[in-house]
Amino acid sequence: MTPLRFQLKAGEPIIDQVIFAAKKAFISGELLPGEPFPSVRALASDLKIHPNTAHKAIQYLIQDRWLEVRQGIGTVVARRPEPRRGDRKRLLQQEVEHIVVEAIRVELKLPELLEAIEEQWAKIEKPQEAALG
Amino acid sequence: MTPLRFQLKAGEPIIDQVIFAAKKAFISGELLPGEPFPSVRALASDLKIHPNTAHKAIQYLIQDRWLEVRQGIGTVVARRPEPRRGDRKRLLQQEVEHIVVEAIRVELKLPELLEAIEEQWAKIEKPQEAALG
DNA sequence: AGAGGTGTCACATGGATAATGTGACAGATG
DNA sequence: CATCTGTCACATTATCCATGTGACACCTCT
Repeated sequence: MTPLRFQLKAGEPIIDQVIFAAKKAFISGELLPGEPFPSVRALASDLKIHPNTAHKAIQYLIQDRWLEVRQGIGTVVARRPEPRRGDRKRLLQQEVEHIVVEAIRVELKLPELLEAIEEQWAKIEKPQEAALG
Repeated sequence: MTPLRFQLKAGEPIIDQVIFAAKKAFISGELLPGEPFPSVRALASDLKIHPNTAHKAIQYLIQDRWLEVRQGIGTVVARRPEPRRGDRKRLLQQEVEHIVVEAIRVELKLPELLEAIEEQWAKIEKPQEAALG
């Protein structure tokens, strides 16, 4: 069984969905450092995608330092990678600007957006603390 | 001169950048309902992009009900369009989840993210009130 | 009526990316 | 040695992005 459990949606690239699901699993503590990550072929089989697609997703996660390779063994979850220079700035500027524009577009109020973020944050952070504790 | 003033960045589709810049201008009050929107050819010329690309962006904004067509005349800014069913839900779930994951990824703290959003919100909303008043 | 602006449409090309298909190789484990 | 692992090198198909080119109907102004 795959530690990655999610539904593939049409319209968004499979590889992006896999990468995001993995990041979410790392951050929420579903996959802890040292634990094995599904192999290329296992991931492809479980999600019913092509091994090459699975391989590319795993390659991305390795480049992003979420995973480490044990040659001939497989990949394991690494310690949470340090953010690269510029990552924080890009998030705080472009992504925040984007979500604010979209929120105003759908006639959301500021408190509603803030509350939604707090909720989501708690939902993701709490399981991690439980897993670490 | 184009009421849309922004720098095209490499790496992101031009059409997406144009659409976002337009949305931001509408929401911030830089472009008010009734005002003319740049023509396909003027927009293409000013931004130094292909007329077809400009046309596609404008088509999207029309479908999204940001713009209205005056046949033979041009397009004008419409009243802020009502959000479609599902827009709010998608933002509150997927987009919020995405930005929260990315924020934790770059080791941001919750208050920092919330503050950045409040700042950005004020930056976009305030000019609009001034323009309307 | 004519010129020149507007949106619109129908083709086309080249390039990049996504996803799949197929086959092969080296390293580690049992 | 069999079987798992990651890795690599090709390939095809489809989609999207951006551009190129030409044309048409509508409206306004002179």
